[in-house]
Amino acid sequence: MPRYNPAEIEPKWQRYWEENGTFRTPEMPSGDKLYVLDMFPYPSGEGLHVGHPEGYTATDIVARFQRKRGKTVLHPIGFDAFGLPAEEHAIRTNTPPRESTEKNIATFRRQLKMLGFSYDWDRELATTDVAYVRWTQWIFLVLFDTWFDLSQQKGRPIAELPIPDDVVAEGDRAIRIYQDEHRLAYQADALVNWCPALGTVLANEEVVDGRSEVGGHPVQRLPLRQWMLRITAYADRLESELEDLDWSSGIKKLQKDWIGRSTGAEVDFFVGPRDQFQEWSNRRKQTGLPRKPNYDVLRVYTIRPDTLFGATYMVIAPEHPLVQRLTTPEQTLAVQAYCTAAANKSDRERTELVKKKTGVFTGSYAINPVSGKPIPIWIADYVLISYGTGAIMAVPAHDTRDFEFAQQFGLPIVPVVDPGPQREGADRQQVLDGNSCFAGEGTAIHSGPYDGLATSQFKQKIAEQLDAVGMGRAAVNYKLRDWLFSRQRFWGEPFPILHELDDQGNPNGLLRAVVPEQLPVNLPHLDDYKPHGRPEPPLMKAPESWLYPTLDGRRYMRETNTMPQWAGSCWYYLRFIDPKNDACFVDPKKEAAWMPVDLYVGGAEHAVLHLLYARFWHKVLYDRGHVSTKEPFHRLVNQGMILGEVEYTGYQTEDGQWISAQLVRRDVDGNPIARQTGKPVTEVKLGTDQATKRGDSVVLVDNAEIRVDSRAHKMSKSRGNVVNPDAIVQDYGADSLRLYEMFMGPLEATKPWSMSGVNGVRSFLDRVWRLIINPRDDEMILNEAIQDIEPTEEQLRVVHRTIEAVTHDLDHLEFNTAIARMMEFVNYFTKQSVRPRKAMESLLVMLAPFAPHICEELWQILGHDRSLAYEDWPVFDEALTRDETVVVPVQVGKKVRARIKVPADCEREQLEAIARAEPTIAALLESKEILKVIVVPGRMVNFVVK
RNA sequence: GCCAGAGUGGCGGAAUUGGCAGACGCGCUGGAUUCAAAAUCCAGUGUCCUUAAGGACGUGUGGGUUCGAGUCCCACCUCUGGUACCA
Repeated sequence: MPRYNPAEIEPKWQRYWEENGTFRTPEMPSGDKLYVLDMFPYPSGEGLHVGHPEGYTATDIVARFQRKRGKTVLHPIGFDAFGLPAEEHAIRTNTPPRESTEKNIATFRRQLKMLGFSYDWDRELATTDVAYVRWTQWIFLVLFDTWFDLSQQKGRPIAELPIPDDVVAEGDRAIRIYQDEHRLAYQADALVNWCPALGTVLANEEVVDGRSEVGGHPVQRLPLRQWMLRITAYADRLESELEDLDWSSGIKKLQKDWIGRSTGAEVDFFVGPRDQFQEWSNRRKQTGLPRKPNYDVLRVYTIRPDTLFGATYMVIAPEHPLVQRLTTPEQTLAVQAYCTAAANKSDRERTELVKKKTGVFTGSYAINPVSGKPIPIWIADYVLISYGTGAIMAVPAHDTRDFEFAQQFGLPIVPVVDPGPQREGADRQQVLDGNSCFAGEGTAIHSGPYDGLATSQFKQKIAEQLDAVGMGRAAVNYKLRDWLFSRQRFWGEPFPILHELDDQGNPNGLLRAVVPEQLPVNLPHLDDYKPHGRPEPPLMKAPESWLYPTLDGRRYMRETNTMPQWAGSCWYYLRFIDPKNDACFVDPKKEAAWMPVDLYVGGAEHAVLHLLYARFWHKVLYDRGHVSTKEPFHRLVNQGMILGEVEYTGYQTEDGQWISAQLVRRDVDGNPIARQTGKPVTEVKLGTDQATKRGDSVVLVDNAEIRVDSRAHKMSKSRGNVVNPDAIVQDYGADSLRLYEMFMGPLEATKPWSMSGVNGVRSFLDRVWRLIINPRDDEMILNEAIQDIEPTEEQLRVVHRTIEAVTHDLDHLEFNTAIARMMEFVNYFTKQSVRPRKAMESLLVMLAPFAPHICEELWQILGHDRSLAYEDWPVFDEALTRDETVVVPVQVGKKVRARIKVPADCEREQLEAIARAEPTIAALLESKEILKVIVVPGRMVNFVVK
């Protein structure tokens, strides 16, 4: 079989690598190490998607490239296997989720092996492995055993938490509760989506418009006891320590914005009887600002304390603890109605109606601490209880939200910042008249002694002043919230926590951690997975023997919440370093040798949460001395999405007439309608022969008046444009799939799939094959052009230039251009009737990271008896990459008028002289005055003439 | 709204510091081979004008800097992704 047949050689080499342990990684690196990591997949029932191999091929190329350069490479893979779909499948079919999970993992494993990735399969793991869950639980216990020392900005053992004297005086129980309140893992009530009809708690993504995604049943918001992780304690470090990471600025910014650090001030507004304000403020001068606000004040957070004089009213969130206290009898009914309505709204409902602000007056007033004037206190749901203090001072002249609200309810608008005369965009007079809102910086007006100050100076001064009189202080806030870390689900890691029971068998509020030696806490056997119809977690159905253990003669109830899917993915990169260790989550010596991850590649959808959570866990482990690096992932790259093939879509009205695409728009549900009539139109999928490009638009071939849409869509089952890697491997081979995914364009770009593109790289591999094998022979023999002779000078130059370019491109993850250079190499040598063996071998070593199977096969046919996986990467001689002569363009005016052939190292003066001597140039220069001559040696000559 | 990224041939995309725009691939056209086709090989292929030689134009739009701009600056348009009142 002299023809290139991937179906035969790919399984052959996959077997070879497996049998010879080619990619088995040593326990410890020798020489330089490189840790190349993929974001491990969730093994869905759908199997691998063409999006997966994009990142996986990129990292595989890097791994194979660097092995040839002598690095010890750690390149593992595993499975993020807990998750909702498996549990849903279990409920439907009453089979344990572990069964379907293992089946799906088997499919993924087969598909990954079929693509020839050089993973060390001995290190494979799944987050659902009992031996893995054990250490996930162990890390949870570390979090449970840690408190955050603000002054040291560091997590420390709970035993070192200083206990205040008054707590000590209260006794042991009080001390334990005090400790529990300070742990990084703590309990709190949080709202869940309880669906009575389904009898289960739903995840946010399972709720659409306040109803269950499945069945459309109503969903209630219900407070439930939950586990929280105190990620907010690490907010500052999570932000500042991004600095040294080699991540794209976009991802860093995304994380920064998510953390959302802001600086401003907390200010107390007196809400007691008006005639007691003076007395109160005098008292504050003595006592200073209390740590927690008393009931006679409303504490607000603002990033613009400089606009304090413009605060004309206040707003508190409907959930604010002072709502009742501040509501006057006349307003009680209205306030109650408003707060109830707000409570029943889902988060999304609250934000969907952004256009119109709603609110209700409490009847009470607060005193503006700087002006002494009373201002009304309102309740409105545009103020969120979860941010800042849940209360704001409203400055309608300088905050768009407050401005909208003030207009809605006729509240006064007092400008206190002059945008200044040069400020464009903001109509100054409109702002000064209180008719327009200006949120920028400027100069203070109507602000008493502060008039004339610039915003930034004002901010600083007023913070000092408020502090001095005990009415406020500088403050920092974050958008980041603590991490809701429990789920009311079966298919997740159980918490290694026991609740102490009293004599009546009820939890008494005291907790006990399972000792590490007794981990893992395994999931119990359930007879069925159907919801039990109560909001409590499904593990409440567990057998008594599991649910109620007895320790030291005391009865406990196990924690029945389970951990979210994020848990397992927060530390898998550490376990890969030492996956079989049953004494420790990772051997510290190995950890120090392999960490950090040098290159981490995955989808942008994990840019915020997964990376933030993993970094948080890593920092806690670092503080507690379990890992050696502050950050886990040194370099991060997000691969772009792969879209389906480009599609042409035309539109027809109800009567079957074509309608031009620019006359079609989408309604709120995304359905196409005619722009003019608002009537629905039909999408018609067109073949490539039905549409053509006319100018800047694509039109029907039959009617150029009718424009059609031309674009690539996200791959989706419903659209039917999903490309299945199995089919590509069957029709073209794994090497072609790998090569095509890399040749499509830059790794980070979004790119449309194209079958003819796959065909194109396949014919490149066919050409590579014929370059070395004689296709006309029946036997597998070398092409007669392959000879054991030294390359000619020209051939040598092609070889060295290719090495230079491919090496450079791989160092920069520019795979598409590296492939283009190797194509040029092949095009050149295909035309050569003599092809020196050495040159061919260089090509195979360079191409092998991209298309490993065909290269191994050809390498073997060239007479080698060992895999080329560790063959040295070819080096180039710079002298051999340069031409002796170069062609340099000569411009007169703005036009290229001649090209001259000169020695590559031609000096400036000589180059100009040769250019002047060129007949066409000389003729052109004769009648002109030369103003300037620009000479760039090796590049160009330009005569600037009049 | 806001934030980020991107607009280059018929298509995917190339283009070190500003220095020959369109590498490489797809598609298309012509030729060789073939009884024919597929496959393969060779040549051509930005647009327009011209019989030709040659010329003009050309990197979303408009301006600017420069001897020189796809690349730098300003304004705008379009698309893609993300986000949702965070005081």
